[in-house]
Amino acid sequence: MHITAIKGFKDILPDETAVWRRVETVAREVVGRFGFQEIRVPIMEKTALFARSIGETTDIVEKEMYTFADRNGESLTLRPEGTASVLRAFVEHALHSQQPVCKLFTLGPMFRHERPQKGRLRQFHQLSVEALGADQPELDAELMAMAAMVLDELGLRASLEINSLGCPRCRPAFNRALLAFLENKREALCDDCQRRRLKNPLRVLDCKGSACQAHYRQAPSILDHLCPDCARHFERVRDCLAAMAIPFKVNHFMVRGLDYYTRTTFELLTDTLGAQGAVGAGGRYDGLIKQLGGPELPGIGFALGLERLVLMLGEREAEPAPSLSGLFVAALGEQARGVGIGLAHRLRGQGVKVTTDYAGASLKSQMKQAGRQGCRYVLILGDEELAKGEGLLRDMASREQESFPLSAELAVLARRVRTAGE
RNA sequence: GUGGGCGUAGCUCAGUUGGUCAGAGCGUCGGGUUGUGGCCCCGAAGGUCGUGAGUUCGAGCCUCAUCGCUCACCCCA
Repeated sequence: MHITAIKGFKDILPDETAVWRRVETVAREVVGRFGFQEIRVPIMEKTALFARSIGETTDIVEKEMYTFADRNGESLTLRPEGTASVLRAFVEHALHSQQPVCKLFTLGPMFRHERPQKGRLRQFHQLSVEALGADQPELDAELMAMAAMVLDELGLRASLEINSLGCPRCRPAFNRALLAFLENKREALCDDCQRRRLKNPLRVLDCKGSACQAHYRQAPSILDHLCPDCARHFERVRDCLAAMAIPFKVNHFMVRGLDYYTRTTFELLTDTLGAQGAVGAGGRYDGLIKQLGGPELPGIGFALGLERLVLMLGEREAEPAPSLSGLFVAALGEQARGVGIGLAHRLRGQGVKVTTDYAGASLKSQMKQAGRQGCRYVLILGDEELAKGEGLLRDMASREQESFPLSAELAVLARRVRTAGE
């Protein structure tokens, strides 16, 4: 075993796929309940799409993208998030012309070249949800409620924090106020904040350093600088959340790592994932569709981190073993195996799960395999049985066995195996 | 990119100040039952102790390098 998986890329082994399926199933079901339709988009796009939408100066674009030159020299990138691709498809296929609000979700792998740690991989999976074409605050609240409902139906808890980042009308004033505030604190700030101050002042507020945090306590709040429209929008969002009895906390320090956000942003946080607090996050991006060459339509979306959900789920008790099901054909000898493989094939054709041994193992060994596989029945085919045109059908749960004529209607056996364990 | 921790059997891990130290449990395979699973009993296979140098009479253990994993910083789902 010399070749291993790429750093930060993980195999999801058979033991784990059941949990994953559960997460995916619940996610699809809940989101569908809110009227979202699935869209599947490529995992690779032209690099410019991400650079333009996520923001040239974000960490993601600056240093975390898997970018390659295609054979013809074109720069391609493995998607670091889902929104850009979905919006590209939305614009490309003019989906806005089909209905007033286009509600889409997609589910799949994303790629970011970061240093892996708990709850953070280079290939990770997200449920990405977008609602395009409406700017009503009710929609914002509903999306948060939907994210919370996915968690809830998985039996998980997370706290909701919300903020408003304003719009192109009110943001500049806040930026000026913030810069002015930072100007006379300049000496006291950490190196990172020095950098952020010049690059993207908003991000300063997100600093985890306690020294910086102390200073920012007096920093101007974006919420005090919202224009009337944004302020009204945000207030309505809060009212709607209250109406749905969704608990939330306003965190005016919350800043997102992608440049395209406007107005409402939110995060679903947990303290059970090590340093990775966010299981889900999103926000409104009202200028983005136009920026990508589409119509001037508002939009809002969020993503849930699937491995983070799986991780949270894994911290609780494992699910009980599934009940016995299916049939194992235990054939003894070459002739019997020939009969067995034919039988197995016909039974599978009737919807029965059938497994068998290929190595000519002893009956004992085959019984063991059947037991390990959780088979409900074993059909034993040996010389004695074959001579009589029968098989010996053993019920692994009751340990009772009876001879079963091979000439009988297979449907009878199929039905019996299929309904066992239900 | 920066820092900490860890690399011994397929898995989880013991290995005392360097001197039978190559081990246990689980798993796998076989036997106990010449054709009957789970439980139990017995046995077996399986490891260049991540890799490479060095120190030493002697290194799983010490030193250095290197690779990998992991956690954290940064950032994010």
